[in-house]
Amino acid sequence: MEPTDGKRPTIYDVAREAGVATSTVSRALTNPGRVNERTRDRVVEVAERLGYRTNALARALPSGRTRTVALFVSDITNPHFFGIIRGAEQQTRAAGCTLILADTEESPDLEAAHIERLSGSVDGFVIAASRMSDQQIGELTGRHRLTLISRQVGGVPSAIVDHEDGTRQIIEHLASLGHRSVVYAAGPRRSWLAAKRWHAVRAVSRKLGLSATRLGPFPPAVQGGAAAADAALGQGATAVIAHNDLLAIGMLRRFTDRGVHVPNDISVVGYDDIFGADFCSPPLTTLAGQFDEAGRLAIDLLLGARDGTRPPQADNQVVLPSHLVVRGSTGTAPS
Amino acid sequence: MEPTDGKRPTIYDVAREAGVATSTVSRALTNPGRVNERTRDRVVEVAERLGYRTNALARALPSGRTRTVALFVSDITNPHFFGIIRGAEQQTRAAGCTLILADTEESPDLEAAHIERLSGSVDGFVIAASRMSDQQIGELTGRHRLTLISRQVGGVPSAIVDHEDGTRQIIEHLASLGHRSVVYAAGPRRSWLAAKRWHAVRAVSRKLGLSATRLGPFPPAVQGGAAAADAALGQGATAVIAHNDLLAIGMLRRFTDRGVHVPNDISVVGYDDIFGADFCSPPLTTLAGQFDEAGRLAIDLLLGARDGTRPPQADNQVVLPSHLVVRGSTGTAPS
DNA sequence: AAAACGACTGCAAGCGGTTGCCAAACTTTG
DNA sequence: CAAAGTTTGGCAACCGCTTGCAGTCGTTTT
Repeated sequence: MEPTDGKRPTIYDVAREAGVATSTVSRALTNPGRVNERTRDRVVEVAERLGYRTNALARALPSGRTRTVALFVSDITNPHFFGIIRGAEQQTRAAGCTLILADTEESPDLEAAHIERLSGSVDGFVIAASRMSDQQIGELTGRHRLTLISRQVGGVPSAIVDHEDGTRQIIEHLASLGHRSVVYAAGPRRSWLAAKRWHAVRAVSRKLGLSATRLGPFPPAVQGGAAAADAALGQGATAVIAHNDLLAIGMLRRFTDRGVHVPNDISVVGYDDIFGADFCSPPLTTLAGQFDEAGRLAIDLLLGARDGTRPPQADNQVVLPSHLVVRGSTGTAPS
Repeated sequence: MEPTDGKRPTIYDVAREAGVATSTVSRALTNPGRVNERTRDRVVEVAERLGYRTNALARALPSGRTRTVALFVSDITNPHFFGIIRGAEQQTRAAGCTLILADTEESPDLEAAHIERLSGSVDGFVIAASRMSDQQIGELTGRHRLTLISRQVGGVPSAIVDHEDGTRQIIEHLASLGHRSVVYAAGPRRSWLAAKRWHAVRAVSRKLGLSATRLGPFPPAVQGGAAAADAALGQGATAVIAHNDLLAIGMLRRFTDRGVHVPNDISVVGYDDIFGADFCSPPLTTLAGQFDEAGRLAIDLLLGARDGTRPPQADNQVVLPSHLVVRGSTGTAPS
C-alpha cells in the first residue's frame, strides 16, 4: 500500500496520505503538544500504516545534533576496556543514542585524526586512557564536547577510578605482609595513569617507610610480563606492583617458567581486576574498580552537559571508589 | 581568517573565497578529473586555508551512503567477540568507514530493533552470532545489506570458523587419549552455533564409535560452568566438550572446587581459544579460529558487496580454518 | 571559415526533516 | 456581539553537499 517506488516513505508521503502539510507531520511526530489530538492521531495512524521511519540523517542535518557519541579506547584488545565499553554502550542506548567505537592504538595522532574525521557526525567524544597531552586536550575542549575516562585534565569532565586511595590499599596490604620494599613495573610512557600510579606508589611507600623502585616502561600486555618479571627478579624484589593486570599475568607466567614461586618467593599485585584475574594461577591480587560505571558516567557527563542539565564545569571530575581484591598472588615476605 | 561566525566553513565559504560555484568546489574536492587543474589547486588551497572539513551528514543525505557500518554482538561481555570486534574495526577503518557497535543481549528482538533504528544511518550490518530465525534473517536481507559471522543462512554472505572439521579434531584427540564417550555441555537454545556444534559432536562421535551425550543448555558464561560441571559428573563423564571457553573455564573452576582433578579424572575441551584460555588452571585445550579474520572478512563482504565488487551471492559464505590447541586440560582417559 | 566537439564550470533542483512566522478558525471576555 | 486571545496548521526557508543539464569558450575537423 505504500505510495513509494520501493523507497522508504518520507514525511511527504505521510503528509499527502493524511491530507496535511509536512510541517504538521513533523510536529505530530516529535512535538506532540503543538498539534491537535485528532490530527495527530490520524498522522500517527497513517505513518504507522505506511511504515514510516524518520531519517536520522535528515533530522540531524539542520540541527547538527546526531544523537551519536564516539568512544575511543587506546587498545581494543585489552580486556580492561571491556567494562568501559559495556557501560558506555548501555548508557548510550539508555539515552536513545548510538555509540561509535574506535581503537586509537596507543597513538595520540590517531586520536586527533579520529576526532577530526568524526567531528560533525557525532555529538561528543568519550576518550578512555587518552594519550594526548594536556594541552592538546585543552585545545580540543574548546571545539568539541569531550569527556575523559582514566584521565584528568583541568576543566574537562572525567571519570576515573581512585588510584591514590587504591594504591594506599595495595601498599598497606603489602606492608602488613611484612614487605619492606616494592617494585613498580611501569606502563607506557605516554600513559597519564602510569605516571599517576607510580607517583602514588612512591608517595605512599615513603609515608609507610617502604622503599619503592620503578622499572620499565613495559608494554601493558601479557607479552610485556616476561621482561618485567626478569627485571623484578634482577632487583631482588619481594613484592612487585604491575601497571595493570595484563602485565601482572604476564609476570606470573614468567615466574612460573623460571621456577619462581608466587607468592612464597615474590608477591604480585595488579590493577583493574580484569577478566581472567580470578582464574590465572595463582589468582591475582588486584585493585578493582567499577569501570563499567565509569563508562556509564562518562556518557552521562557528556550527554548531560550537552543538554545543559549539568554545567560542563571543571568539577565534573568524578572519582569512583576502588577496592583491593586479595587473592593468591600475594603472601608474607620471604625472610 | 575564516569568514565564519564561529561555525565550520562550508563549501559556500570556500566557493565565495575562491570565486567559483559550490558545485565546482564539490567536484574539485571529490571528483578531481572533472575540473581544471588550476582551479582545483586554487580550491584546494582555499579549503585548506579556511580549515574546511566536509560534513559527512550533508554528504550522505542525497546519496544515502553513510560510509558507516554497524556490528552487532550477542553479548559484549564475552571476550570471544573481542577478536571479531577488533578485526571488524580495523577493516572498517581501512576502508575509510566508521563502525557502530551494538550489544544485542542474546535477544532476537533487540537485533531487529537495532536494525530498525539504524536503518538509514548505516550502509549495512554485520551480525555476529545472530539469534534471529533463518526466516527473519532472510526477510531482512531483502531490505538491508547484511553479513553474518558465526552463522550461515542460505543466500546471505557470512564468515564462520569451521566447526565440523574442528569438532573432528577435538573428538579424534579425545579418542586418541582413550576416551570412549564424550559429553557436550550445550550453549543457548537459540544459538545456531550451539546446534551445529552438537550435531558435529554427535556425527563425528558416531563415526569414530564413541558415544555422545548432550547436557544443558547452559548460559555460555563462566557462571554457567558450575551447573555444567555438576551435570557432567552426574553422567560419569570422562571427557566433556563445552560449548565455549567461558563455559569450559567455569567448569574447570567447579571441578577444582569439588576436588575433581583435570585432566586425570576428567578432560575438558572448549571452543574459541579466548583470552585467558592459556592461563587458566589447567590451561585449556580448545579449538582456535581466527575470529579477527572473520571480523575483517565480514566487513569486506559487506563493503565489497556494496560496491558491487563481488556479487552478493550465496557462495559468499566463507569458512575459515580452525585448529586444535592442546593444553593441560585434556589427558588420557581414567581406567 | 563554419560546424562539430570537448573541456570546464555554473545553475538549480533535490536529499528529508525542522521551525519561525503568519493566517485562519475557534474561544473567551467585556 | 465585537474585540482580544488562543489554538492549529500551512508556507517556505534553511541545513551542506551532490549532480543532471546546459551554457561558455577554445579547439579540432571538414
